[in-house]
Amino acid sequence: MRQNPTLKKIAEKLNVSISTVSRALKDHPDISSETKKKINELAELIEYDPNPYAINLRTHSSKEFAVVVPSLSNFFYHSFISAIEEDARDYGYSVIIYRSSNDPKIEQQILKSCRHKRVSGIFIAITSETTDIAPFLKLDIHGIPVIFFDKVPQYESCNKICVGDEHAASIAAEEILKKGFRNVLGIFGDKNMSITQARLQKFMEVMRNGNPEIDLKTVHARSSEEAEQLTLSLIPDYLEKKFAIFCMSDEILAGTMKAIQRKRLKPPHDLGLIGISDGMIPSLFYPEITYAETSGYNLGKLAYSRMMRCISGSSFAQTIIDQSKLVMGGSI
Amino acid sequence: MRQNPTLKKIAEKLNVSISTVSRALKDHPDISSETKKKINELAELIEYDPNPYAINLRTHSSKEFAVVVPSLSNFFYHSFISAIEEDARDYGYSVIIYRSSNDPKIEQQILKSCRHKRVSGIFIAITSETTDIAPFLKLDIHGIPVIFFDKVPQYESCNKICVGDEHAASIAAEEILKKGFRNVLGIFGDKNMSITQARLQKFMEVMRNGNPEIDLKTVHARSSEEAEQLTLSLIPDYLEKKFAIFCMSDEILAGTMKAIQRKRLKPPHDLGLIGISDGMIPSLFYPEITYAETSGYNLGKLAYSRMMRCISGSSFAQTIIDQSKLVMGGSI
DNA sequence: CTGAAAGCGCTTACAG
DNA sequence: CTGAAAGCGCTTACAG
Repeated sequence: MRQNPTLKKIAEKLNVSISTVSRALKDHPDISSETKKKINELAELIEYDPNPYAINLRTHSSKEFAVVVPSLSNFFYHSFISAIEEDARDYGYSVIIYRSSNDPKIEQQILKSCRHKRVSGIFIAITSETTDIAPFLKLDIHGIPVIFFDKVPQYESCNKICVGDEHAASIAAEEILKKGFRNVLGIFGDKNMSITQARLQKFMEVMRNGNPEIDLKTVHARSSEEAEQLTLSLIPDYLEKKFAIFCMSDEILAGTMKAIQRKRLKPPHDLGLIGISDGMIPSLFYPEITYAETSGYNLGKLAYSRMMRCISGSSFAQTIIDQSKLVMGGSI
Repeated sequence: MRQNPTLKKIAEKLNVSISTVSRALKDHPDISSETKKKINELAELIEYDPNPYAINLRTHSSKEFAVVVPSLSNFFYHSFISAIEEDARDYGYSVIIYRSSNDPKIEQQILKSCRHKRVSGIFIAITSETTDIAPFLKLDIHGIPVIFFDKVPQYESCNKICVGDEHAASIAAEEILKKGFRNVLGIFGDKNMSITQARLQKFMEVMRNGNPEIDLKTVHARSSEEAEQLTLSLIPDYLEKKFAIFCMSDEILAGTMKAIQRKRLKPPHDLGLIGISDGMIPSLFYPEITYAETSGYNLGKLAYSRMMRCISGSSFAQTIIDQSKLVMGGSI
């Protein structure tokens, strides 16, 4: 069980003071280049690396960002994290990933631990049951910026980076209108989720305005299985009028596709199908499913630059919406 | 920017020494229950929580585990991490997740940072290009146990927890034999991967021993797209003899399923299909695909108990293989 | 240009 | 039962 090298060890070996070593290693202008040289060489040789705990205790800063997500097996969050990591690396920050398992209790613990560890900032997609924003306010009091992304609280004055729910819903709706469908089934998620409300409302609005004649039905499913059941029971037996299904999310799309396969129907011939997705699930089928793209990567880039602005001080709360774009598959 | 409460603050308010507060808070037998009571009450009130950096600096221990994986958008790793987190919580450890992006350079950085942070232990699935095991040995010298899982190094004397590649391949092969297929296509991953070699070899062995008459063909695909192309070109035009496809991994299964959909074939009627998977992809199709299960959750439980053994000192190196089981879908 | 000293927030051996 | 003191490994204002 070997000890890590310390400033003291270097100082002793070189017969200088700890202060000098510390300064030399951070290229302080006071130190002669000769001294710097020998110190850096030895440090290199014995693989000195500063103890992050000591630094933090002293300076109250960690150069660490935390990303908190409800779930990890999620392509969207994965690309979000990639984007954050790319940028963070460039700025000398490291990033730690926490998973709340969509449990507000665990989320609270994570936030607490972030506070005690004095992370430099937090990116968080909250759980679907998070109602208490006090812990976030507390973080703020302690000078830790919080950037909400994807799943964000209702609370106004905070930094939020969101998928363009309305925009995504509207471009999907427009595609349905453009293709001239007359009979449309919209399957949405849990009624209580803010993204459900946003997507549903906009989708309806665009459909109604586009063509009031359309036979439009909307339902809510809280799971993949429920979406499958709903699809099974709501696909008309005779698909005479041009029929299309819109799926608000990947989870719903997965259920709906199972029902479609079960009925041995083939998009786009038998019916039209379109979703909102990050692109992973749609690419598993043939023909690939057309979707309005929600890009975790874009969101990550936006979130990071917001974070840097907060850290540099100019931290008025702001909500940023990332616009969506249509990715053409062959399902509609 | 408020300060977190400290021992000192409590001590001052209560007119006792810092030492007494520290001891009271950890229920040291020396302290009178009266003193303990008032200290705990105040601590509770002002939400005292010890500074983890100070503790670590003092005690050289972090009560933190690191999990390092190549990728996050992966159901298998997700369940592995769930299992670790469940157990860790019970023992008062927290777990930090790192992603190497399958890049040995990044992996090295992560390991270094784990060493400096003196994490209590590391669970790691190495990148496909990790060859240098020196960093892991160094961790060991510093008394940080490393448990390799899923993707493990060739190196003998270390702790490895692996999926039962041979076992999974053999139960899939046996299922094919049992159903009496005469014409079998096995699609495997990159030839250089150890799991490919293990799965291929065992699959062939079981098939040959089971029925030497079978028309068996094996191919390698390095991506989903390649698997799709291979499947398209290798499915016989006339499926007269009973034909089955075995897919070594989810990635390959995804490509193969696209080809099957493209050809408008329906398992199990037109052909048999079986894979090795964690279960996420197989459940997206109807009928669901039959697979030999590799469970991240099981692996996590096994890995954790190995870790605890290492921490408690009895740390001879050991390789543990998790056995697989057949999950029946309707594709074969 | 270099060093001695204080202090970040804790723990613990030692003394009483 | 309680406290004073040392020390974990760093940084930085102050002094020279």
